[in-house]
Order: sequence, then C-alpha cells, then structure tokens
Amino acid sequence: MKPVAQKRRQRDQSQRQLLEATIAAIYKHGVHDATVVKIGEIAGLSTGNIHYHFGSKEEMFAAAMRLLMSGISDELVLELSKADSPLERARAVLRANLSDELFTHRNCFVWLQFWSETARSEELARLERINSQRFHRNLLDALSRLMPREHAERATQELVALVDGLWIRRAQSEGRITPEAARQIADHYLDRRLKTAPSIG
Amino acid sequence: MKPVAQKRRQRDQSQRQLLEATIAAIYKHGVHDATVVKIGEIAGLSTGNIHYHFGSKEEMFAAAMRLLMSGISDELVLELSKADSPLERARAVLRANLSDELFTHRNCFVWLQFWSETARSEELARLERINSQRFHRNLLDALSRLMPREHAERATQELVALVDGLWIRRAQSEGRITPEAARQIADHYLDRRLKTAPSIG
Amino acid sequence: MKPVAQKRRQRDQSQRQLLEATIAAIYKHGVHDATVVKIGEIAGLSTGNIHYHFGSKEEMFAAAMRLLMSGISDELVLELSKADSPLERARAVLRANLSDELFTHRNCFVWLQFWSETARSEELARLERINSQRFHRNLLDALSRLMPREHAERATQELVALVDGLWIRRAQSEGRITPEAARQIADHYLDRRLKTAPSIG
Amino acid sequence: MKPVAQKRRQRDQSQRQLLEATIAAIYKHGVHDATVVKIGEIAGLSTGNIHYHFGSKEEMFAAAMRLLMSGISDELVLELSKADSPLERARAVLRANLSDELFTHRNCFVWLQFWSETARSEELARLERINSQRFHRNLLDALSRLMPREHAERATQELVALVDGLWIRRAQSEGRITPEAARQIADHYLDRRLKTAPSIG
DNA sequence: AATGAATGAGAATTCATTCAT
DNA sequence: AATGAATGAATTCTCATTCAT
Repeated sequence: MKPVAQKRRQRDQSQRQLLEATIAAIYKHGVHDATVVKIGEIAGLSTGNIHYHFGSKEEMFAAAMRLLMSGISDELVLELSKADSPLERARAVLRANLSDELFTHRNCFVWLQFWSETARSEELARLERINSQRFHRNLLDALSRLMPREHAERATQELVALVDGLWIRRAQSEGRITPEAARQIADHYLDRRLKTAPSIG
Repeated sequence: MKPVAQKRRQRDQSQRQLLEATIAAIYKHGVHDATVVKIGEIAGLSTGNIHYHFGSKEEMFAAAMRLLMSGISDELVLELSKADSPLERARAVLRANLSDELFTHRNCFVWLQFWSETARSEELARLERINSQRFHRNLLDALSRLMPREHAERATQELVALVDGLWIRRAQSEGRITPEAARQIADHYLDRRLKTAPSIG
Repeated sequence: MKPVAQKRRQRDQSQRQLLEATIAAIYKHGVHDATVVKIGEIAGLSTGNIHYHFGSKEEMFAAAMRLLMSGISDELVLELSKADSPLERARAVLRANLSDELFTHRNCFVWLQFWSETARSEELARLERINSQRFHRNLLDALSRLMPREHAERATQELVALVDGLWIRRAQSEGRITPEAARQIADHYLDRRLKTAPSIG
Repeated sequence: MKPVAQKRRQRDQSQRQLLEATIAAIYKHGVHDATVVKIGEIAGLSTGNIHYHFGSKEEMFAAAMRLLMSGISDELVLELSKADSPLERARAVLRANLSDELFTHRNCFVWLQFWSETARSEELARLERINSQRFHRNLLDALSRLMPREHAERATQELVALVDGLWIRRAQSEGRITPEAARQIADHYLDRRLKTAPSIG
C-alpha cells in the first residue's frame, strides 16, 4: 500500500491537472462552453472524478481563477524583489502585469471570461476584487513616494484602467498588441505622469 | 389607418421591446443566464415570438449589440457636431464614450458581457471590431492634426486602452468610478499627452 | 362588387392551389416536414388563410389525398372506357395504376408518405382502404370472367401486391424502375396467370 | 466479477432496451409520434440517456433499423443453411422474408415507417438500399442457376416487388394477409415462373 | 480515487393554431 | 378572403450532478 504522502501527491496532481484543464477549456471554448465533460477530457479524468475533487463546477472555476491569480502574484513578487527604489517598484508592478509570461493572449482571454462570470458568481467577484485591490495597493504604495498623495491616487486609478484596457485588447485577438508595446505604453505614461506631477520633498 | 402600416408598427414595436428586454436580461442575469424565457417575460411576449422575429437567439443578441452600438454612434455624432477644432474633436470622441448617458453601469456591464461572448459568436466579434475601429479612427483623425503621425498613433492606442479600462471598471460595480471622474482622467491624460508631444507646424 | 359565382371560383382556385402545394411540399420535404408555413409559401398564401379554408392541417392533408385518389380514379375510368373484353378490362386496371401519368416518382413517393401517415390519422386510413378496395374490386370483376372464382381471388391478391410493390420501388428513387418496365412485369404476370389457370366455360 | 465487464453489460442492456423501445414506440405511434419522451418511458430510462448512448434521436433510429435488418439477415442465413439446391435456395430467400417470425404486422408496419423516413434521413435510405440489394442479390444468385440470366433478372425484380407489396399489405392492418397465405402466393408465383421460363442446360 | 451510466431540470427551437385587423 | 403577429405546447438536446460499482 502506498504511503500517505504519495497518495496526497497523487491527489494534488489530479487537482492541478483539472485546474489546468479548466483554464485550457475556457481558452478553447469560452466559459459558457467549458463543460465538465470537455474539461474532463482535457484532463484525462472522468466527470465523476471532478465532483469528487471539487464538489461542484463553480468551486473548480473559483480554484482555477485562484491559480491564475497566484501566477500574477508570483510574477509581482519576483519583479518587486528586483526593485530597490520607489520608481523601480512602480515600474515593477506594471511590468508584472504586462510581462511576456503573463500578458499572453491566453491569460488575458481567460481573465476576460472570468470578468464576465463575475456577474454570476459572488465568489468570482470577490476574487476579482482581491486581485484588483492588490494591484491598486502595490502601485499606490510606490507612487505615494514619488508624488503627493492625491496625485498618486489619481495616477494609480489611471494606470490600473490603462492596464485593464490593455488586457482587454490583448484578449480580443492574437495580434492586436504585443507585450513589448504594452509595456512601452505603460512606461511612457508613467514617465509623463512623473514629469507633470509635483515631486515630493 | 391602413392595416399594413399598423401591422408594421406593431411588429417594429415588438422587436424593439424584445431588444430592450434582451439588454435588460443581460444586465440582470449576465449573458449566460439571459435565457429566451426570461427575455420573453421582461418583454411581455412569448418565447415563440423571439424566433418569429429574429430567427434565433444569437441573431437577437447581435441585433441588441447593434442597438447598443447605434447609441454610441449617435452620441458620437452629437458630440462631434458641437466641436470645431481638432482639440475639441478629440475631446468630443472621448466625452462621447464617457458621457453620463452612455457611461452607465448598465451599459458598461452589458458591453463587457458582449465582449466575452465575442469568443462564441463570429458576428459579435465582427461588431466589436467595427465599434472599436470607429472609435480608433475618429480619435486618430483628430489627434493627427495636433501632433506628428507617429505620436498620434501611439496616443490613440493609449487612449483607447484607457477608455476600455474605464468601461471595465464601471462594469465591475456600481460605485467604482463616476462618469465625471472618468472624463477627468481622460481629459488630463490628453492634456499631458499634448504638452509632452512635439506640436505640429 | 363581384358576383357570387366569381367569388366561388376564386375560393375554389385558392383551395386547389393549396392542395397542389400540399402535395408539392410533401414531395419536397416528406409528410413530416411539410409544415403549414412551407405549404403556404408554395401556394403563395398565408398560414392564417390555410386554416380559414381547411380548418386544420389534417383536413387539408385528407383533401390532398382525395385529390390524388381522384386522379387515380380518373385514369381508371379512362382506361376502362377503352376496354371491351374482360381481358382488356383486367389490363386496363393494371395500366391505370402504372401509366406514365400516374406511375411517377412524385406520385408514388407522396403516396408512400400517405401510407405511413395512415398510422396517425383514421381518416387517411379510411381513404387508403377505399382506394385499395376499389382497385381490388375492379380487378376481381374482370378476372372473375376469365377464371374460376377462387383463382381470380388469388390472382387479384397477387396482382394488387405486385403493383403496390412496384409503387414502393418507384417511390424509393427516381431511377429504380420505369413505367414501361412496370407495365411489362404486370402484363407478363397476368399472361402467365391466365395460361396456368383453368379457363372458364 | 470485474466492474468493467459489469458496466459494459449494463450499457449494452440499456442500449438494447432503448432500441426495442424505439421499435415499440414506432409500432404504437408511428415514426412521426415516436418521441424521445415516449421511447424513454417504454424503455424505463430517462431521455437524457438516449443522447448519452446514441448522440441523437436520428442515430438511435438508424440503430433500430439496423437491429431490424440483422433480424432479417439472421432469418435468411438460417433458411439458406437448410437449402441445398438452387430451387431450395430461391424458396429459402422468399421464406425468410415471409416467415411467421418476420412477416408480422409489427415488423411490416415498422418497416413501412422506416421506408417513409428514408426521405428525411440519408442514413436510413442507405440502410434500405443495403437491405434491398441483399435480398435482390441472394434471389438472383439462386434463380440464375434455374433459368437464363435475363429471365432470372426479370423474375427477381418481380419477386422483390411482390414481396414488398405483401409487406405493405401486412403493414396496413392486422388481418389483411397471413404469413401462410403470403408464402403460398410467393411459392406459386415462383412455380409458374419456372414452368414458363426456358430451363437451363 | 476513479469510472461512467443515469438522472432531470432547463435550454433553444418548431409549429399548428388563433385572432385582431 | 387574406394577412401575419402572437401563442404555447411539444420536441430535441445539453449538462451539472449523483451514485452504484
């Protein structure tokens, strides 16, 4: 008989597979058409098993959204770890959301699908708020050291909207915008913002 | 009164009611849950009627999206008619998309739902492209007279993304942002853009 | 105002048009898919009108079957009028059902469709029995003068089955059998029957 | 007992039940009114199951027709296995189609329903052709050894039509003809055919 | 853990029929 | 006589979920 640790590992792997498959299915078919059967096929598991692992489709979708969010979080932590000035930190926050790894057609598309599902699931709405607020908070923290509070708040709002808009654009179709171009837009925006805002102290 | 004319009016009214009901249902339940039965209830018409008038649910959704787009178009025409300088025209384009009438929670929410449906319906995707391109073109026309071509193109991209991001934000929940605040963000952005770009002539 | 006779003529024409359209629709789509709307389109009349004229779809189908039957009947009368011996009469009955005008793909196909509808409509079943019995009776009358009663009865049964089978064959697809070939089969069968049966008198 | 084997048996049994129920429903109501719900009720299974097992109603109908055809095929093989001369073989082919087990009101009625559905389903039409050709070929093989080729071909055509006509007759209503009578008709026809055709060799 | 057969509520769609004009 | 908008019951099909194995 297998030791407990091995069993757990196997279980975790199944669940991970299921979450990846969920995202893949949403990317392929859209949330609406990402059915339990299709997800199961991609994951190589039966529908019965999905309910064994996640209880319901909605819980699995929430877990998939969390997986996506943890990817964003990891990227953010990575970028922030390399930044050692407020300006660098602000740039790091933007870069994290527009990196080659994260700012993919797939990611942006799937995220847009979750955005729209927010209307049907309070849990997904909650997760969206958490993600949005984390982005907002990190950016505000950095900008607050570069310009007066009020300016920083406005600049944050604008940058958050700008990045969201870039995600929509990227989600729309493969070729509309590249990560490189998106980063440039955000960076230039930040530069102009800093030039025109009164500096601190 | 001619019976033919009366019948036509009756038909047009039913179709209009159905389209309004479609939008209302999407607003209330999300695209996914805006079923033919619910739409029929809101419109006060039977489900059979939907297929009599539009052939299929999908075609009715496309017609509803077109109705939304014609609202945006009307607003744009109205604003542009009042503008008589390139700068005014650029502002008019932005204001049209962020006006009190258009930049409502309802409109932005429903539009986000259509955005996500783009993945499932080629016709909706086509409509989205038309709308996006019209916005892009009008803004670029105006900005091209205020700054060198290349700058104008970048500025357009940025402003389009910014406005899309503001729509997402507005869609998310009633209170996150007001039309007034959104217009300020866009206007300030434009002002800074003009200050930092080399002027024409 | 139109005279009464003219009105009646107009009404009769509409009804005749509708019956022809019914048959055409059944030929084109099969009974199952010959909907009131499709029939109306072929006839150039609205669905409301169909019910004004026939009360219900089923009644219209029965009327269409009667029209088909009257065609067979006319053909039979015509052929019989030219026959002046028992043998000629027997041949006439067969020829009537296998004539170039009647034994068409269209006729046989539509008749097969009515045959199957017999299961759902007592009225159609009744009509089918009338038609079948008329065929049977006329053939038996003729054959009874050519061979002993018992032989005649058997021969009639056989010939009726043979002709029905030929109709099925013709209904199946355009090319399986020609009227000419069908008539030869029936005639040869009759000849052999007469040769091997004891003659009367 | 292996669970896998058990599941397969369970599945096969359900599918078989569904096919029997399809035939029973067609016999009871006609193809047109043999709805998924009614079939499910007869089979004692839910409607969802029909689509789980067969994908669509049409595919299930095709499978039911194949089941009917395999019954005919079995009967034919059985009869042929007992025949050891060309004449015996010809008789066997006829007897197979007119046996007490096969030539039932139920079978003939259901087959007539499938015949008429041939117009709506290319697959059913294909199956009908296969069945018809098998009958034709087997009969022709036997007759070719009893009379010259050309005679054999005509005799085959005639016998096929005769048997089809007998099926129609049997389908029409319970009492019109018995298997015994049908076999006599076919046998006598064959006898007369052999008498009047030039023999081989 | 895993399977997959079975369920049943709910989805879009079709269509004969009605009815106001 | 004729139209065609409106209805609503019925139909096929989908899909998350359950459950025996």
